[in-house]
Amino acid sequence: MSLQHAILVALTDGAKSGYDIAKQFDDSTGFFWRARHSQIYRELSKLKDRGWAISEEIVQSGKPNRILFSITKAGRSGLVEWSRQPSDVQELKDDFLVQLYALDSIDLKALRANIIARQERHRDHMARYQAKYDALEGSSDLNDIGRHLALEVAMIYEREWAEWGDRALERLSPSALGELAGADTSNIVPIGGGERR
Amino acid sequence: MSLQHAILVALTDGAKSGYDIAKQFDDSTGFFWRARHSQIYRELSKLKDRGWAISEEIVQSGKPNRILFSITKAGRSGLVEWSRQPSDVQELKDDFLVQLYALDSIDLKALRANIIARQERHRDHMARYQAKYDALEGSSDLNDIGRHLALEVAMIYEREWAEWGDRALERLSPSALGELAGADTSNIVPIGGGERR
DNA sequence: GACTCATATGACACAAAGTGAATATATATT
DNA sequence: AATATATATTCACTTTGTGTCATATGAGTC
Repeated sequence: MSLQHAILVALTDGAKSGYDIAKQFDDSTGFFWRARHSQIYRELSKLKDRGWAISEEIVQSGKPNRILFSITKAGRSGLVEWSRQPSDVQELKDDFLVQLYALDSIDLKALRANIIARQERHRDHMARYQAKYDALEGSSDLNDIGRHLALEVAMIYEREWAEWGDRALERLSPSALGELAGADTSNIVPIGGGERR
Repeated sequence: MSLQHAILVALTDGAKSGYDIAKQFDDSTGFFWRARHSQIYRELSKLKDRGWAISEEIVQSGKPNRILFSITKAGRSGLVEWSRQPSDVQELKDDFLVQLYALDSIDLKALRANIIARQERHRDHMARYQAKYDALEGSSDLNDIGRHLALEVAMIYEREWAEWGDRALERLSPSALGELAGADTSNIVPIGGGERR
């Protein structure tokens, strides 16, 4: 249901084509909601059916015509109504955390590499948010304040994951585990085999 | 694809029925991956078809028979293989953060109430994790170390969201916004109407 | 001259994920 | 007697998301 709302939000600052929205999703709004263009076009049709958006065709020569969607009065009411419903908090749902629940059944070496790779991605995201965050600093525009707050919590999320990774790598290092439980190579299982228990 | 792996993880410490797994999901493994029982039964069938689990029927009198699933050698390889793939980091995807991107199009009062409600849920989750976390403190068992680490990052997640909420409420308080931009009641839109712009 | 890239839209098939209800039966509790 | 709980599974359905194909063309690169 909410991709529709995310699209409506993208339309609040003016008419846009599906193409425009897809690009914006790769950039700002889409930090917190993502979709491929095929999904966006599908949902735009539904918004139109529902009366929450209207479209007008802009004739172009050379390129295919642009179809610009605008939010309607009903669409604006839909947004307000949406904001009045309590939103679900995002639950943690992560392969990686499930793996941490059964360390003796997985490849520990690969998990360590995975932590490092994930830290890198968290730091990349961090940098991306930081640039937008800094640009909004000090603004007193209501929308800017909201975006600033959203980016703040996103940055905390990335930073804390990255820092946690350092601690995890320490506690899962061969030496740390070796001191506790003796040399441990039991997790290296040859491909296609390795029944234990 | 990963519900299957989460189920396999649940099976690593012994044979279980679909019913058992559903209960365990409500408690521990399911902190980081959730599913209804109907989904679990469906995935158990697929695991069996795939040769990653086998089942045996335990005849009971009075109640329906229990069908116990056990992980196979191939299932264990599947887990190891899975841990060798880089896992996707969980991206932020949240209605609420999208709303923060368009504060001037939503009901700000409802948003404030929403923040408070969410803080409560974050604190509830926190308490749930804390109990499990404390119980694992100091253990040198490999699985316990992993679970401890998983709960640690989960607790950080909940704590940071809750604390961010305090700052957000301050910055979005009527007085804070009033000082910056003058009295602001533009977001109070009567139900069913309220076209602006 | 061939190639890729950016622009622009949309249909279609498919897989994954999630919900909700129906069907059984026995025991324990109120 | 009615209700809840524990046990166990299946099916129909919806939503969400991915990936690919098809169409069209101008601009820039090798």
